[in-house]
Amino acid sequence: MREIAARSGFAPITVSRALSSPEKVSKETRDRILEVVRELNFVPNNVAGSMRSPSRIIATIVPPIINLGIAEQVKGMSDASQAAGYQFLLVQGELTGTAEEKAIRALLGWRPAGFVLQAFVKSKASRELLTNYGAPIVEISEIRGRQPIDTAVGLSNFETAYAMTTYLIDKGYKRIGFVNVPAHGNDRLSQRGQGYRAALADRRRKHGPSQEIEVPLTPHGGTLALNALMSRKPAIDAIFFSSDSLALAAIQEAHRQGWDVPGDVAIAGYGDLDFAQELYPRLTTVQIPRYEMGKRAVETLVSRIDGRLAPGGIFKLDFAVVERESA
Amino acid sequence: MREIAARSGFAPITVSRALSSPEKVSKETRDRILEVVRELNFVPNNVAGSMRSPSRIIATIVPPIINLGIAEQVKGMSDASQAAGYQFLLVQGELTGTAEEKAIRALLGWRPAGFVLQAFVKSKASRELLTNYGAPIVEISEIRGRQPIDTAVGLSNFETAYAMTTYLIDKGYKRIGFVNVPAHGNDRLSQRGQGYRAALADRRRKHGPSQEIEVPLTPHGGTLALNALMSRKPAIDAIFFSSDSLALAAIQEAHRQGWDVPGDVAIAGYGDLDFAQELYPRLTTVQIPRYEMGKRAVETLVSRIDGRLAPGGIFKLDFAVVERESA
DNA sequence: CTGTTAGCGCTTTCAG
DNA sequence: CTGAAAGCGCTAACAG
Repeated sequence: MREIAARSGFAPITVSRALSSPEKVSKETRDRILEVVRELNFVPNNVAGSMRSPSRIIATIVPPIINLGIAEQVKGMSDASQAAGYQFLLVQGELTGTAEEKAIRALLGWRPAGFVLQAFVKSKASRELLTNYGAPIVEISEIRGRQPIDTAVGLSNFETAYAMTTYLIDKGYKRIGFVNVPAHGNDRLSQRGQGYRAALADRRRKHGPSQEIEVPLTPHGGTLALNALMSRKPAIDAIFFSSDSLALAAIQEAHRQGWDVPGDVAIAGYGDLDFAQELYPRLTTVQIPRYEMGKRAVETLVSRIDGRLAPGGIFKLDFAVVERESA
Repeated sequence: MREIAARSGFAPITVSRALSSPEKVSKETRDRILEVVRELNFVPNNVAGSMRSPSRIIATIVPPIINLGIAEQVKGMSDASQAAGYQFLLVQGELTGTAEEKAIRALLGWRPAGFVLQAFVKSKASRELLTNYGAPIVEISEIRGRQPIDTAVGLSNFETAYAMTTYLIDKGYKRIGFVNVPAHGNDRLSQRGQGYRAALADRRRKHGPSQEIEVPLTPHGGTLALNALMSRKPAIDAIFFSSDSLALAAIQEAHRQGWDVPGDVAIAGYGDLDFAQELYPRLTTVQIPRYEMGKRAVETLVSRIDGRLAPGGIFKLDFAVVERESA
């Protein structure tokens, strides 16, 4: 930058202004400086810039099980940060115990302007670390029941699961099973189970452990779950899977076993991943606006950073039960 | 850091040493300093640190079509960077035209220690920008034909497609179709087409445009491709899809149409995504070590950064044709 | 609208 | 093994 200054005949601070706040500099000066910048192919050093003025970095932690849904979300976040002129510092890892704290420390080292986290921060130490740091935080998360550290964007997994279960009841299914995946202390997943159970209870349907099973979040988990639940007595006639990946495999397994879907067993998923409408039969599922969620999270964070938004907000996104052929 | 120094009775530089090169400080001093660090919950400012010594940031650009394969790769990269003590600055976007250059500039502003790029850099301006900057670069890419800017980790898409096509010929399929997706100037994809054609030519099989089709990389593209190719004359008895996502949808569409797989038409995929072995019939596909690729890329980059590795290397990873039921 | 001065928080260099 | 001085490249604050 000193060199640009020398070559253009202005002071370094004028170069700085021409680049970061062009409106504070006369047109002629700006043009001359930008010309030299282009000539030298100069890229300003953000590291140095971030020493005095706040850094334009958004820090984020992404869960280790990257499925298509999370990928969509990251895309939304990335697009929104680019639009707002922020860069994206990413750590992938489970927000659990000391790993959570370690990840947060690593990110804090870069003095980011804000955080987007994929779930509510659990450990006390981590919460303290973040609140002491003072930057805005948007949590993309289950919005039922808990108070965000700062701001939350998300939806109620309870409601989504409740809605799907009610849909299945209204369709006339008598005995509805539910397949969950290990919650890893993440309450989105347990909220889905609770929504399912609450819907059955409200409609006075029987339910109990014999209608539920927990399997790993892999396609193979879906295969296991279907076989396990189909052997239960009395017979289950519909199964709600808490992920489309599981439902995908379950539909395949049904073909293999010669079971008709939805005739012998109806299958519903969660997420509306891109393949859902191409399955045979097409998958009935809960549509979650993942991309939108990521985008909104970053936009909300930027408003917080700019001071255009007060903390404490909880922004709820819409979802939909998408009726297709499988249930 | 000044405060730590004051409280512990040492000079700031000693605190710095206790944190970054503990071996240069006596045990008693170190213990005392670390005690105060913990007490104050101090997180060193990497931004400041990166002004004098090289930053521990790895910059990366991820393609906009984030599928499961790319997600696996990002996971591999992230794990390896964490292990090596680097942070991950991520831009999502197509490496095309001016967007490529813009993304690279944004990353350069952070003076990263190195780059991991998902394909060979195309525009001359971008290549210059990167070579002038001087940091090591690992390209995860098609390794056939082109010279990396610095170092490459990847495999030959030509060879993988050649291998799968040969496998299908050896299985006795007579007329083998191929489904590609728009290459976006990305030669991985065009290499797959070339490998397919070369295998047919080497075995003296007829081939021509009537056996090929290009569709968008979405599940729906698979549905379209299957129907289009099945209506071609003479009849096609096997189809090689250049992505598992396409093959997934094609298998579903075959069920819908009542076509037996592989009896009426064999279906092969590319990628061995997690659902491949749960499909009905299980998908024959090309297994690519995506996670490994990401991990190796970062490990290789770190070796380059540390000077343990000279530039110019091309590291080839293994692949496998996985025989299952669909072809 | 442009310039001077000082300083962000750390680490390199050179001395003790 | 520890410390003093200087400076990384930029921008806030305060002139002019």
